[in-house]
Amino acid sequence: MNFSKFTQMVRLLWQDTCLEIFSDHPEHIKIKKEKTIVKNMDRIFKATLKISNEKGFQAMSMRNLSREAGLSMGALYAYFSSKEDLLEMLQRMGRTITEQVLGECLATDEDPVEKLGKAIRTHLYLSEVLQPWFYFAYMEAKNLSEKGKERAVASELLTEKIFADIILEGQEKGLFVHQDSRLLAAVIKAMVQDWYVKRWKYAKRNVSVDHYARFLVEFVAAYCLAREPARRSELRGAGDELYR
Amino acid sequence: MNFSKFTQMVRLLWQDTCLEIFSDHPEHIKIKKEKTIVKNMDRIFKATLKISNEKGFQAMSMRNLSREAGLSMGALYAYFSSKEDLLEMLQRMGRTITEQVLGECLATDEDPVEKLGKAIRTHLYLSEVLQPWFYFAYMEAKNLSEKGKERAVASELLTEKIFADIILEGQEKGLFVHQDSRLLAAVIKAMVQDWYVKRWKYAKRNVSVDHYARFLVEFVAAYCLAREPARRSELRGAGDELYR
DNA sequence: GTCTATACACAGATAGAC
DNA sequence: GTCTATCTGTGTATAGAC
Repeated sequence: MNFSKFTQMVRLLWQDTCLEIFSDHPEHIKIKKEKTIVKNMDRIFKATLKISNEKGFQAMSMRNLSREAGLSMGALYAYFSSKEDLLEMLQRMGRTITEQVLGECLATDEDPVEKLGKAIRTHLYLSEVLQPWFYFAYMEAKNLSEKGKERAVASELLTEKIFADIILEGQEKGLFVHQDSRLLAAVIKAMVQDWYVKRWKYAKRNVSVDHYARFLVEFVAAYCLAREPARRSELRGAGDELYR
Repeated sequence: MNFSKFTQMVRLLWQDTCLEIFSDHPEHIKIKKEKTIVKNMDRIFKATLKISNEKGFQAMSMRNLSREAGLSMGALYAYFSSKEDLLEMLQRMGRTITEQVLGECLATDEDPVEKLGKAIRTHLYLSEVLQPWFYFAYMEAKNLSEKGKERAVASELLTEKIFADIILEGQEKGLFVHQDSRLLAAVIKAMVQDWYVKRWKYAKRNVSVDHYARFLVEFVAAYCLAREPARRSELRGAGDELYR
């Protein structure tokens, strides 16, 4: 599967999930036609992402949203019952898709070395296709309800665990040098997140998602696969004091 | 200088800067006593950081702030002229301190290997002492005015450049393997940022700032100093396609 | 299904007493 | 220097026409 096929797959999933999430809200059975639902939910979500990613979800007024989505305020409230409800629906959108994609893509039993590369690439590809959503989820996490926050944290830890497990497996099979797998997984996740949080920076520098993926994989591999070279221990010794 | 001395130094700088920033606002010459100014500015800043980091700056009302800071709304407006003004002052606080600390700490001409380690540690130490501010600056960047955003981006690029320059120097002196220095600098910054953005995670795992610093330095060093081992090229070849 | 018009709560900001 | 009381705009949400 190349990047363009991957993109298509995710876009279809997005539409299905629009419908699925709307259908789970029994209070809004006013709208009947599936086509209308998908069309408007999509508009609303896209507009929300656009405005929120510019100035934040709290700063987005319903009047803003109404204009950007091309629907009146009255119409908007046929699709969700409150601004908070909209936020939760949108969060759920991305989570549902993410879980589905990662579940499908990583359920193979390859060699840990390849698996780690594939996990990094899959995460990056997904966050590339759904960049606005990933950015949104990252920046608006603290505006969520208590339950929403819990789910966001759980999701963070879950994807981190995917990396950690692969690293552990590599260590057990004697392929990777023995290191703190959880800490390594944490910084891998941090670097993946940087891809969608600082998208503007990489875009300006013409760094493609494949380029970034290749770099990350090599960077991580150097640490996992390398034997300890001469000056490493010297550097490590300098870790406890700021000045020597 | 160890971490506790470093902390003391930054705390003093913080108080000086409170006064300095207040004095630059000529409209507020009502308050005369320096002690009062520092005491209240400090309260206001701390309260702003506390509330904003919980639910966002936009979501913080002046009534919230008034309660948390222990000052009436009327009193608050003796220290700044608008909510936006408060935001800009607070942004400037951290920027001023950051520039001062990084300028002092990195103006040495050591060996690039040591320098890179020191740069990473200094950044981490500073973001550890001023964690609430760094988190705030990171999360609220998009609420800033146009000028404020420009300054934030400039600051991001400046600290990134500090890393990039050291890496370049190491490459030129033949100490580091030749790689994309800018991309490496970008991900180093991403990992440093993760330290203060996901503080909750590392705190729960009992990872100290020194532990994290040591890990980062080793991780980066493995990439900069290592010769290419056997399986690296294999991994890199896998970069263009998601599935092979 | 979608619109316009409106209710009513709460935001930021200030005036003037103490 | 700090407080209380109040002004005025804007926010979310809804009612009812079409």
